[in-house]
Amino acid sequence: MDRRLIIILGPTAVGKTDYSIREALKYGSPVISCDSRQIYREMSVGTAVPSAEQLALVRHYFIHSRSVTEPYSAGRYEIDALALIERLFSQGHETLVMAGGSGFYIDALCNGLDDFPPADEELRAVLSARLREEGVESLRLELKRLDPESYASIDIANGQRVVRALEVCLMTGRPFSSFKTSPSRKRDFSIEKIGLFRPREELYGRINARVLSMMDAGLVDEVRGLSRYRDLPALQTVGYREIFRYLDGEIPLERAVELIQRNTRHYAKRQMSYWGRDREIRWVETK
RNA sequence: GGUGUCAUAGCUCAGUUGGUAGAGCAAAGGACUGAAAAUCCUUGUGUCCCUGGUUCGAUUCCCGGUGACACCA
Repeated sequence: MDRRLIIILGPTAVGKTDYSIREALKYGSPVISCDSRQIYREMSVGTAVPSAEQLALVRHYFIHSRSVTEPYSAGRYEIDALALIERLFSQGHETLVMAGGSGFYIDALCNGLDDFPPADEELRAVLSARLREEGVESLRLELKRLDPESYASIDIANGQRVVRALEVCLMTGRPFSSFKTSPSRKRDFSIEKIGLFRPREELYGRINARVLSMMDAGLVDEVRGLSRYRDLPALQTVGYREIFRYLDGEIPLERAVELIQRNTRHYAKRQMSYWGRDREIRWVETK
């Protein structure tokens, strides 16, 4: 029996939701969401989750399934999604549909992450504070001492990466680089990646329009209600950060809207860049 | 109609005592192994409004034109 996972990916606002629902109906599959923000139940307007009608049409997994207060990650997603996929296959599905824009999560699912230990929240907080106060340089030097190989291979200008590598070294007493050894894992189902794309101008037009409709749908109220969570990783999200700045009185609302539109365009560009060299993706222009 | 000011990157502008130009924003390209809608790196794209003059050389100085703005009629 051929078990197959179809993954529908593409930049934000390209039309993944509609496309994935059509595919799911075609195969009698649910939609397995692969989206690092739609997974949070406190966030809806700003993350463009599927509408109630769409959710009623096809069963969706991983939408609104976690709280912003629980730390979530690509590694966690790999475990959760793999377990779900196994269960659905064992229930008789032959073809499953996955859809989402989080490239790193998709990679974690398809290839698996190496056996790095998950983040240690406390240690990470300490290192992040040091990053803020002392700058990357100090952390970088420490990494150079503990793990010269990582120092030479990771992006040492990227504070987040340096913190992560150092975190693993300090937690385990082993160099970060020593965990980066396993070959990518084999999955016992075939994977088919479909990448949706549109001409850039058209995509940007859709992004700009969608931001305006989020405003109409009450983005400001949603963000206001999440104020107490604003420092959590989940809230470091396009659409939320800019509205927090508006609520702080730092920028006018029109400026916040412009910034959300621009930052969403930048995000879409980063997504395209992420998938740029993945030869497994079959690109399809959405109409 | 007259006088004056201005005209340089997609936008706002700086600058060149004459040797074909650079900032901010916007934009483009890229990286990515448990924060990934995060984080980080790289890149200046140009008939310097147009015609003519002076000059070895004009985006720069001069004449004229066009356009915008201001003031005076």
